[in-house]
Amino acid sequence: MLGLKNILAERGINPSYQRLKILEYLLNTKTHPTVDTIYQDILKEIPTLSKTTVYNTLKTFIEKGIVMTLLVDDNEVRYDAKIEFHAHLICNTCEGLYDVNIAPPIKINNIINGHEIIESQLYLKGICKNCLTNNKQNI
Amino acid sequence: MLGLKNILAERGINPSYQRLKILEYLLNTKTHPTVDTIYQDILKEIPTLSKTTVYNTLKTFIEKGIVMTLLVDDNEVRYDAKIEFHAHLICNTCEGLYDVNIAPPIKINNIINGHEIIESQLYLKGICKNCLTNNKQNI
DNA sequence: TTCTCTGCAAACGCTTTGCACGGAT
DNA sequence: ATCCGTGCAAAGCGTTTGCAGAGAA
Repeated sequence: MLGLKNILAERGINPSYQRLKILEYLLNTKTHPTVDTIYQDILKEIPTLSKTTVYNTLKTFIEKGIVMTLLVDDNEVRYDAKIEFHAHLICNTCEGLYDVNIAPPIKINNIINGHEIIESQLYLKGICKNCLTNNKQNI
Repeated sequence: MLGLKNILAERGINPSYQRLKILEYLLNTKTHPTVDTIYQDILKEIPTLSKTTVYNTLKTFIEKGIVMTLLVDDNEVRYDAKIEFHAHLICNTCEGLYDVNIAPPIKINNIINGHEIIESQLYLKGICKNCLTNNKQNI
């Protein structure tokens, strides 16, 4: 838990129990959870947890740059701890959200068309590996 | 208006008056309008227009691939008529949404990491041209 | 004490749903 | 007569806000 406290301390965030648990959860969870998923899962460890606290904490983390929002088509917001650049694939068939490891298409701090780029997110839509395989089997 | 009717006919959409007006508006509007902006603007031409119709129409257009949704950070949904690939820059300072013309980072129909890519969207965050200029002037 | 964080409850606002009317074929 | 599109009204639901109590410094 020391590493977690450092992450928060570096950004000037007080390391409350709830914040540490939420950060730990985000770092360990690769499935791009929704607010409700985060809430339901951590509720098992902190039965008094309020969804408001999850919202508050996520808002703080985003402001401080620890976490980023992912925006899936049907207007569903998901969260991802910022580690390193990867694209996000939304599968048209199973509606799953997958990480795709490719090089960032745009370098940060670059100037493009006169605009300064600080961050980039690449969203891909298509058919995921699993659905492709299942389709072939059905034919 | 003939071209508009053809666009709808090609996708099997009946060319109702409302649908034609909404399509025309989307094709002429480069500012990535929200549902409410679309509704308010077209209301001037069609005073009886209902926001439900705007929602219905956009849903149809998205299903048929004429229009795509853009997802801005604060969970605000905006719409863009599909013309050709361009990235979207969200300015951290003025919160504006700008088009940036760059080459698509991923070719469609490619297989990447086993997934088939059908469509890609690149979101950039940074500081737009205007805000950069204004900042320099203030120093 | 003072300041911050948490969490309950209510409010809010965007979107969806149900349904009836009207127009077109 | 049937089908489809429109639009009003109400419901739904994720998120935000207000506020009081708990806890840390």
